Amino acid sequence: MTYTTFIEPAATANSNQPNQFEHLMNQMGVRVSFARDEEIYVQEEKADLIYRVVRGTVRTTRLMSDGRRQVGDFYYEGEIFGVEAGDEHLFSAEALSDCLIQAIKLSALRDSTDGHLERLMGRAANRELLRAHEHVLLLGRKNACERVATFLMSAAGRCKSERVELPMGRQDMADYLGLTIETVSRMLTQLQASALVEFGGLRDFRVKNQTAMARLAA
Amino acid sequence: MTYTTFIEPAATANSNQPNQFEHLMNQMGVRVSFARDEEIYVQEEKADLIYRVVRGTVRTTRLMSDGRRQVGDFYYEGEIFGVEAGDEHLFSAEALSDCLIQAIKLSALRDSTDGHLERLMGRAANRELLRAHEHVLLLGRKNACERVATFLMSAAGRCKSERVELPMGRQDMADYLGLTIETVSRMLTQLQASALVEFGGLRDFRVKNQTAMARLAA
DNA sequence: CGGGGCCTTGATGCTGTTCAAATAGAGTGG
DNA sequence: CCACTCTATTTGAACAGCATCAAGGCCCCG
Repeated sequence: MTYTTFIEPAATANSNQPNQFEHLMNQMGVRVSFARDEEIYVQEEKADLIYRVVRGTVRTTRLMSDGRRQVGDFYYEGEIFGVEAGDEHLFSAEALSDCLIQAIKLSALRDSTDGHLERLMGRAANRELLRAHEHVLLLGRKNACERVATFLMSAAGRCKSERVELPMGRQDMADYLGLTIETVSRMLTQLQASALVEFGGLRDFRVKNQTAMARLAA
Repeated sequence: MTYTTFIEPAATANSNQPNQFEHLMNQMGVRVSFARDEEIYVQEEKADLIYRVVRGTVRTTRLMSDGRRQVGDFYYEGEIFGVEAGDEHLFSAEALSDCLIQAIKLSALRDSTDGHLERLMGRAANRELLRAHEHVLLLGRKNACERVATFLMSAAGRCKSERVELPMGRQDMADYLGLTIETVSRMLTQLQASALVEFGGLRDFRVKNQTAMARLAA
């Protein structure tokens, strides 16, 4: 883990999140960069910080004692993560690619923002909850093809351009979708064969049949 | 839906939740009773209330357009639900048995509790998040037997007595666990055959081998 | 040009689903 | 309290979908 800058003024004006929060984080946060696959925090660590992705992508993962892995979610530029905690983190967070992360101490925020903090944290927690519930539906009641389609559509939704870039590898997708890497691969080939999507490279695709994809993603 | 009492003082001193919240709800809440299978709120309804179970049990469910159903969670006496909302409810809530529910308008709370509310709501949201994440792990990476065992252990955890009462039927369990009713039934028979649990009636059991069950539930 | 990760593809098997039927419980009226 | 009915649950047999195991191909990079 490499410290780059402390209390650096914001360079990006990304507004996926409430500006108020962003402002606070820029004022009081610490910017830290992480290399690919570095851990930002680990499962069962005490949770005293919350984080915002400035550049790069982050995944949260949870490991069972026998090695089975579940990916909790992926966080893109501008998104906030690390809120999932009761007292200690249930998940670990890792840099998917080289990342710049802004972190802020909860206790610091709490002292200096009388009330605003709770509202903002509440909103962040709510967003998390929404995503978790979508995830539950996906894992509980969708088949392999629908899961992969849902995943692609959600990735596409975060991109304004037609060409969508996937920041994660197949294993990460599989562990998010509750499938194996082979099944994910097969479904991707199948979706492509049916001309619903088209892959440029391994990690870059385009939705060809919006309607059909949306239907699959339900 | 039958209105029973408005602003009735609390009869139960159940303290699964912060007392402060309970106190507020008792002061300002409305008590409403629901018959078995009645809807408390429905998917996509605007979310302006939060709820607390006074007596009975509640399930939240989500329906896909083609009828597949996912149960979000079960809420027992003293627990708070209805927090899962962004703006409108993602789930419906239904009375599993005849229920007494205390409801309170968020806007009312907000005006009269300057700041406390946000903290309390945040805590409730966090609990929800924790449960959702456990649910994700269960659905994503556990097999049928482990899912059922996890479920039974969690039910057992809410009971102080050795004898555990299940307030829901097999279909609800199945829809929570992402399985079919037949698989749930088979796993129950199997767990019983291996002498890990013992069923008295259909909805009442006892954990016979704590260690083995805990291992399965991971 | 060669090595090492990823990713894809193929063959086979297991786990959980589906469909069908039997059984057990719960509720109702005699 | 018992007989009857209706529903919930269990059980069985066949099937399907996804996992597993094992190669093979591709791509990045030295």
